[in-house]
Amino acid sequence: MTELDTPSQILAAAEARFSLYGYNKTTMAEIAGDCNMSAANLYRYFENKLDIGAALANQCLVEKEHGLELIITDDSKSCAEKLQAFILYILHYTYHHFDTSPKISELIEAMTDQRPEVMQSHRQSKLSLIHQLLEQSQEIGEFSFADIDQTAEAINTAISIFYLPTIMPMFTLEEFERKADAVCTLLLNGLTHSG
Amino acid sequence: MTELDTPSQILAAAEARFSLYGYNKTTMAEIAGDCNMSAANLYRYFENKLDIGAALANQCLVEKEHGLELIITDDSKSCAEKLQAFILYILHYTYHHFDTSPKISELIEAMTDQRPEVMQSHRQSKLSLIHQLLEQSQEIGEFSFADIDQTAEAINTAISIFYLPTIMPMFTLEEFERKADAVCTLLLNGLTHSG
DNA sequence: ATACTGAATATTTTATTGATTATTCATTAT
DNA sequence: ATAATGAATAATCAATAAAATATTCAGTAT
Repeated sequence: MTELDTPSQILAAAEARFSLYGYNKTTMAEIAGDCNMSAANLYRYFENKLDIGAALANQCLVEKEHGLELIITDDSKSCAEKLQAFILYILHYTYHHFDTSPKISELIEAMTDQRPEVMQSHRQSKLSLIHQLLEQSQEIGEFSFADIDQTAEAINTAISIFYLPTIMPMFTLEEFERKADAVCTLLLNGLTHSG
Repeated sequence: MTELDTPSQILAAAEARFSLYGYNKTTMAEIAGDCNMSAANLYRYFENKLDIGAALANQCLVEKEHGLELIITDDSKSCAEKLQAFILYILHYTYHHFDTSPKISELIEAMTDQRPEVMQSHRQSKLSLIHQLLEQSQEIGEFSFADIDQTAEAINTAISIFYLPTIMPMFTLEEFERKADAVCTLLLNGLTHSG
């Protein structure tokens, strides 16, 4: 067990509190208490509470991106399979978080309206993963399309409801899965030459 | 200028108030006052305020559906053109309403969380218009697809961000238009035989 | 009977206050 | 200098009271 520097210690304490009691209900004093320091001292390392949240949210989103990256770089899958897995991963991640860990959703929600850049950057990462997939498909000639940037944006847009936590209460997971499947089929139809 | 029956008179007064001051800030007493009757009398014609709102929201959504129907039944357009016009109409409608008439958005918002059936039925109407378009395309052989229901659902899902008022603040109209265009191109790619 | 009303009640909003919490800062410890 | 603190201030939240509003109903007018 390696020593943690102060910022990491703070983040660890905050993460524990946030995931147990939620972002809004944990106080700076509590985080500081867990680190055996005063609340004032937290401000030496983070500008404010929101920044602590942003650091953690970012960490969480980076993990998600990593999961998606594994799919994109999994050489045992065809590009079509990758796209499908990609979409389902996003859907399940969003749904699961909303459904079973409302505490993390609370953090994401706070970021969505108080730190939109964080979410924006994640959206950007997803876009670039899709772009990567399209590049691969070009190399092996699996998909065909005119404009790679436009196509990546189209896919990203078409699947965007699957990463909006707000939408999750509108349908059951099964309904979403059917929708995801339908969209995926149609997208692949557009990407795959039937020539 | 033809005479209005009492329910229509009430709806007209309510519509004027709602679009000028918003759903939440207009009172039953005010609506009644505009109709020269007591608030109590409104309840002879509508169960409650929400029902008045629902009637108007419905009217508004039906108008929108009518606009969409005109596009779908416009014989001067190819199915591809119809799909594009359909998507752009929805986008502009949603964006415009959110942007320039927040009062109506307020009504829609109230319906979304207190009368979800109203919105659900509108979603259904859009789905069936898409279905209709797909049928047409089948007849003239413009598009080709395996499962019409699945395809209609896929299209409806892929374009769904364009009718979510909540999403509108996230991008400018120009950005949305680019996205709509990209999605449309990709969908058409999937629907049109390149044979 | 049908259309309506005023007054009574129930529900929802709004305003006010007090308490909690975030943030700053002057100061202390190492 | 760097790390930390306690106490002061500012911003936010929660509880409550007050006011406004929705809804009901017993009763009046036609």
